[in-house]
Amino acid sequence: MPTIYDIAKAAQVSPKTVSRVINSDAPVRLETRQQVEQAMNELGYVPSKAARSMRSNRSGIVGLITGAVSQSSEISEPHGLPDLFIVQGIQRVLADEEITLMIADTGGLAKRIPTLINTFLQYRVEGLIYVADRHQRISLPPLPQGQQMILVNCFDDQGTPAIVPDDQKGQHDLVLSLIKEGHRRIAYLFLHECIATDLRIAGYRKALDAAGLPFDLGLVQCGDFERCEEEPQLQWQIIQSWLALPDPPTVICCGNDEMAMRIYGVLRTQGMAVPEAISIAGYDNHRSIAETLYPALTTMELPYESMGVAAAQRLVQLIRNEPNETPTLQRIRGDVFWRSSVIARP
Amino acid sequence: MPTIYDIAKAAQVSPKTVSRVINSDAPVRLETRQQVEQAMNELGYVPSKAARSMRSNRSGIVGLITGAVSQSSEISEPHGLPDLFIVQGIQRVLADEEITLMIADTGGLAKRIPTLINTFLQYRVEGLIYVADRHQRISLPPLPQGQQMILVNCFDDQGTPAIVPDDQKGQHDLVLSLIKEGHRRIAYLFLHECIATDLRIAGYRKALDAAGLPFDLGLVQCGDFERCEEEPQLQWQIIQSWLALPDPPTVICCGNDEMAMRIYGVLRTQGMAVPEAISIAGYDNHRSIAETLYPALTTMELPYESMGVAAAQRLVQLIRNEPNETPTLQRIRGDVFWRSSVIARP
DNA sequence: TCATCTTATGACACCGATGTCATGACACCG
DNA sequence: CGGTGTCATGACATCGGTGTCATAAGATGA
Repeated sequence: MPTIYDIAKAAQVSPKTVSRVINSDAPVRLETRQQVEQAMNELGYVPSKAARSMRSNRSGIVGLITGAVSQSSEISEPHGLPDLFIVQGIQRVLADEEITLMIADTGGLAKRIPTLINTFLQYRVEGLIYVADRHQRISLPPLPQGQQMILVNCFDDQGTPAIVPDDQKGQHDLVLSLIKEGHRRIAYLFLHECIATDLRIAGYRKALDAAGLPFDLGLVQCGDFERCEEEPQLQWQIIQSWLALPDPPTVICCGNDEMAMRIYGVLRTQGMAVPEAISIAGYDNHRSIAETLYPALTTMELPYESMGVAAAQRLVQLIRNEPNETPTLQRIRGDVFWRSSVIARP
Repeated sequence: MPTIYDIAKAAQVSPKTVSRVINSDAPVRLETRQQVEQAMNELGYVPSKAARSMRSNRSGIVGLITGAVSQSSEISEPHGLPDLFIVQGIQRVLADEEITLMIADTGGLAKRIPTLINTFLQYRVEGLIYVADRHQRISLPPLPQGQQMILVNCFDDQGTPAIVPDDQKGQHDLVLSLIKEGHRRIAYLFLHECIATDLRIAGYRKALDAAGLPFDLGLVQCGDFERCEEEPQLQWQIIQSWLALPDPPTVICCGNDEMAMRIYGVLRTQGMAVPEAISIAGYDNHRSIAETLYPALTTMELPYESMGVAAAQRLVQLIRNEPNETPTLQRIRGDVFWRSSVIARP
C-alpha cells in the first residue's frame, strides 16, 4: 500500500505538499495538484487512518456494545431482535458525521464488558454506546476521565445520558386511540414483571383516567406463562373469565406483538374471529409479526430507530462539546400503527 | 491518556522496557516488571492500537458491509432481519481471534459500497466481508491487490470465496422428512422468482423423485402476491383448488415462514384447523414467527449463524495464509425444525 | 585472570501522516 | 528600487509504539 512518500516521489514534490493536496488546507499550484492527483490515482493511494489519527488525536471511531446480538442465541428467547433498528438509526447519523462504528457484543456475558470497553479504548474511540436488549436499569464499570458514553434502551444511577422508549406515554396513546374508536372496556394482558410492564400499565391506567373510564383491576392480568405447554389453555381461561363478565371487554391489549400473535392462535382455535368477535392490540410494532399477521395487528411502535438517531445525535454533541439542555434520561415516543385487528365500536 | 513514555518516567525505566513488559517479548527483571506494572495500573495505561498497528502493519480489524441493515427500512419489506445471525456467527469467531469487527451498511444504496470499502481500507482492515440480505448473485468493485474478501449469502463471477445457504438440500431434507411422516401429496406455495426459489423447487422435486413419488406441477404454485389486499383471497383460491382435487395435498410447504404465517390466517378464517385439517411447513426458521405461531411451525432452518461462522473461519484462514481446499462456493446446510404444525399421516 | 556468553536495559530510527516554521519567488505599493 | 505581503513549497519535529543494535553487569569456563 503506497504512502504519501511514494506519491511525493512519483509527483516530484515533498510529502507535505501531498498532504496539502489531500486535505486542501493550504494553496497548491494547479499544475502541482494535478501531478499529485495523478500519482495518487496511478498508485492507488489510500490514506492511513492510523497515522492520521495518531497525529490528530481523533480516531473517527465510535464503539457500540450490545448484549442483544448474541444473547438471543444463548437464552432461547427468540427476541426477534428488532433492536437492530437502534443500530441502524445510530449508523445513519454517524455515517453523515463521517464517524465509523465499531460493534462488539457481549455474547450475553456481562463480564465481558470491561474487556470490550478496553478494546475500544485501545482504538481511542471518541465515544461509546451501550445498547441493552430491553428497557432496564444497568450498572457499568467506570470509564476513564473524559470518555463519553450514551446508554440506549437502559439507564443507570450514575447520571450517564440515556435514551429509553417512553413506554408509559406509548401505552397511554394506544389505549386513548382505542377509546377514541369507541372502546370502553379494554382488557390488558401484560408480560412478566419488568420496567416496561410497570410503565405500560401506568400508561394504560392514565389513559382510562383521562377519558373518565373506571380502572377495573380484573381486566388487567398477566398473560405470560413463559411459553409453557399449557400457555394457550391458561390464556384462554383468562379470556373466558373476561367474556363471562356482565360487561365484557371489546378489545384486548397485549404486552407485546408476540403475545398478540399467540392470542390470535388461541382465539381462533376457540372459534372466535379477530376483530369481529374481539379486537386485539399489540405493542412493539414488531414488523415481521404486525404486518404479516392476518388480520394485520394494531400496535404501538417501540421507536427503536428514533432512539438510535437520538443516541447518536446526543453522542456527537458530547464529542463536539456542544451545549445541550437535554435531560439525562431522554424518553422517545413512538406512533400508534392502526391496522385491521381493531374495529370501531358505536 | 498516558503513553509508554509516561509509564517509563513513572517507573524510571526506558520506554522500550515498558514495551517489553507489555508484550513480554524479552526478559525483564521481576522487580523492574513490577514497577512498570504498578505504574501502568496507577496511571490507567491503555495501549494505542493506532501506534501499534502502524509499526506492525497489522490493524486487527475486519470490515463488514451489509445492505440489509438499513435496506429493510427503505424498502418496506419487513424482512425480520434474521441475517443478523450471520453477523453474530462472524463476531463469535473473530472475538476468539482477537479481531475487531467494523460494520458499515449501505443503507440500501449499492453505490455507497465503494465509499464504504474505501473507509475500511483507510483503517487497513485485514479482511472484508460482504453480507447480502438474500441469496443472490452480485458484483462488487475490484479491490487492491492482496485484499482478502468473503461473500456471505451471495456470490459473484470473479471467483471470490462465498458462503451461501444450501437451499436445494434444505428443501429436499424438509420434504423428505414430511414423506417420512407419511405425507404423499405435498403442495408447494413458492415465493416470487429468485435464486432461493429455484433451488428450493429443485430440492422439492428431487426429494419426491428420491421417494418415488410423482411430481405434480399443479401442486406447485406461486403464493406470493406482494401483500396486495386480495392476497388472502388469492391464496385461498389456490388452496381451494387443491382441496378440490381427487387426491388433495395433506401438507402445504410455504416459501418462507412469513408466508406460512399468512396461510395460517387464511386457513383459520376459512375454518380449517392447522394441523388437523391440513399440515403446514415453512422455511427459514424465523424464530420469532416459527416458535411463536400457534401451533408452532415446522420449518427448515436457514443456517445464518453457521454461515457467519464459516465465513469468519475462512477469512481468518485467508488472512493467515493457511492452505485450504474449500471450494469457492461453500454451501451450508441447515436442520429441519420439527414442530406441531405438521402431523404424521398413516 | 581474562575471554566469552548471557541477561537486562537503553539509544535510536522508523511506521505514515500532519503541524510549525522557514524560505524563495513574485506582485504590489509608495 | 526597496519594503511588505501573498503564494507555493519544503525541512523538520512529532504522535505512540516497536525493531535493531549497542552496552553494562554479572556468570561461566579455560
